[in-house]
Amino acid sequence: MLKVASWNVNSLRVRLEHVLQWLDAEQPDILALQEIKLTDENLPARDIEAAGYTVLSNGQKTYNGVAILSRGPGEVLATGFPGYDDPQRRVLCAAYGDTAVLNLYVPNGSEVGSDKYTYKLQWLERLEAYTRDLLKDYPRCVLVGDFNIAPADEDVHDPEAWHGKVLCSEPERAAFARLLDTGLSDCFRLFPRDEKLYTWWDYRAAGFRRNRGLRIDHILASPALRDVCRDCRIDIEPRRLERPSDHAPILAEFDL
DNA sequence: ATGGTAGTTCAACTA
Repeated sequence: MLKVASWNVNSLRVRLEHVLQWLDAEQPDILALQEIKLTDENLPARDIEAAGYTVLSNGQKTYNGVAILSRGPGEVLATGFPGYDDPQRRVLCAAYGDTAVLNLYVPNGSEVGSDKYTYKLQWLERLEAYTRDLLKDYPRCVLVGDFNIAPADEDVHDPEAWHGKVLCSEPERAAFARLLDTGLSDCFRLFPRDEKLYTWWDYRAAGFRRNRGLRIDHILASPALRDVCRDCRIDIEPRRLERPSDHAPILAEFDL
């Protein structure tokens, strides 16, 4: 069994205890983290190792930064997209045996029509191209992370209020659909749901208390992994903790 | 077209 998880922790320094607690409870093989907001030198490597994990990272001070914690050793394949020079540390691709894990912190986009929104759409084009190449080399492949896209209205607490807004706009959803067109499956949607479930709730206006959320964190699996995906769920418990991240972890299990 | 909160860093930016 391969258990893969993803969590935007919004500062690993602040959330370290939550992460260690969660690793102990869930024991995933892989935990991809986004928005660690730490440089590689400042990672709490000893705490992570004491928990029984090794870490690969593409860190950055103040903003962004991604890392992958794993039970077994991995090998870095990429820390960005080939030919796309980007000072923002949002990508970490690593191989664990014959399985590739692509950890992503997709740009937020700020506001439809803004420079940041243009950057987001361009970034997503690069991601699609890189994903096509990766799938050729690694039939067993997962894309995980904070995609900052709610793929459909069923992923949004109030679709009317969010209609056309950043995270939900048609161009973003089209980019997400093109990513799935490379052959990937949204693991969460492999299983029927009777209620809307979310991975992110705005800190403002009591978003979590009122369950005003969006499903913007995803685990996308290549055909070989999708065929053996036996579960995918969102764990909202860490969002209830004192001083939580604004995101909840998502995890998937594969029969391998 | 603004506010609400949080993290980093210390006035402002990002989300």
